[in-house]
Amino acid sequence: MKPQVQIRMNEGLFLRDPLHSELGKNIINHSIKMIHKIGFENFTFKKVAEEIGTTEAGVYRYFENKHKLLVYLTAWYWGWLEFQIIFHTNNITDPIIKLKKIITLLASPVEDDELTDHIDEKLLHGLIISEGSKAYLTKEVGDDNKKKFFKPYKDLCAIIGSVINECNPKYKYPKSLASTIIEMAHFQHYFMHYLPSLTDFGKSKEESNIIAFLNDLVFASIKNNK
Amino acid sequence: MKPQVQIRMNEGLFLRDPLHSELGKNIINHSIKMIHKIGFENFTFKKVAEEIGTTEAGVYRYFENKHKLLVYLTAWYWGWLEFQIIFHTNNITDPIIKLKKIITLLASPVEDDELTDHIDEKLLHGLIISEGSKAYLTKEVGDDNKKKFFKPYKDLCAIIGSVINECNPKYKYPKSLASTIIEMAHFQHYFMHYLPSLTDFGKSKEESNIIAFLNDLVFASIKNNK
DNA sequence: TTTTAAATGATAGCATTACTATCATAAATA
DNA sequence: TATTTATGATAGTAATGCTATCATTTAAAA
Repeated sequence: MKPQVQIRMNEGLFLRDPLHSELGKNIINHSIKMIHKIGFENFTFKKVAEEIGTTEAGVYRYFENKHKLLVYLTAWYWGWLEFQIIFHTNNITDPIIKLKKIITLLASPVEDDELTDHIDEKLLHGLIISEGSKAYLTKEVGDDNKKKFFKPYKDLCAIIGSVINECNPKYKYPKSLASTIIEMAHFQHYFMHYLPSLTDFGKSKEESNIIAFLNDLVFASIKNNK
Repeated sequence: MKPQVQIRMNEGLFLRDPLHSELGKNIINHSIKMIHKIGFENFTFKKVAEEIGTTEAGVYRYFENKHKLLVYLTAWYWGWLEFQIIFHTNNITDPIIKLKKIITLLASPVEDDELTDHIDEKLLHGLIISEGSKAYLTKEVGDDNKKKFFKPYKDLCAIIGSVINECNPKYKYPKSLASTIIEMAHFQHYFMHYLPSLTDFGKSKEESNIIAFLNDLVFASIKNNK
């Protein structure tokens, strides 16, 4: 039995804690698989219920609707990524090396994390790339924000922003640069695969190019305002 | 009667050309208004039909489904923006000034364009900011791309990429930087309004800050690799 | 160990969504 | 004037997005 890490989740995101029961974990796992496979628009509670061998009503007991489930998954992902970043940059003092590591963690293909049994991070990463923005690109963004549903995302952004600030306290846009890094780590990945002419990496399709691009972008900007 | 500009549209996007009839124009106009107001997820053909005073079937004669309509609106927007950029940078020879103008055009609040009677660009701009990415963040992205539905977006990106290339032919990521500018012009705007802690402009909420940020980002990167 | 509570399964139902089809009529075109 | 073509009116159907009820199984408290 390996040590397990759990991400603390906002209780407003679920009706019943999915990680406290087998059925709940099944819902999470199969939802990730299914959304990844057929896309969020085509995903329904009925379909995932059938896949699991429970009923639609069974899924509704855990999540109010599929939007909440998506927000849950994104929140979990950002929380997990924050943990990954803190874990992997813990011993690094130089903020520049730290920021480079963060960029690598953001843009690298994710390996399944042994510390969390219940979630396939690799699949989840793919899901967040193509569906993640839909969590906040809704009319409910204000309400959801009030309920702190996006706190993990904002926390992550704040952490990255503070590392940028450490690199160069005079740089004027640490938070916007941080959100740019996060979004572009994902969007460039998506573009590279599905709309390659929007990137310079269409042929190789390798994440290392995105990391190089982001490093170039970020450190040129930070240095520039010294 | 002022001269009118029309954006050439991919015929695969509609069943019947909406700009060739009053009903069609009504569908476009009221769809923009309604999606802007209630969000794409809550928008239905039935609702917009009732608003216009036609029937659901009437709207379906113009567009296959609401996804196609969204792709149509985004394609129109990018086509229109390309025209704006070509129009407003026509006489500029210095690529640096040109690129600055492009960034300003991308990130500024849009004024309603007198050259197009039939579409409210200001509303459409707001719609594209919050719903635009949903046009390509779907499982159909590959099919839609094959049908050239995203050509206007890609063309715009190519134009900006070539201006970046003119500024510094040695810069390695002109296309990725171009798509970054385009996406961030919109995302930073969205964040500034709805998730302000993801930006450095939460208090003022002024687009000029986004323009300054993007200029800083872009020209630092371009200069850096000279 | 009993008793009680909590979670699940099974089934039903209902309003809305996302369409497709048909037929009559009005408007535009040949 | 004949004939396409576009619109209006109405119906219908499968899927979606839920809510509700009741029996049963499982787990926790007494």
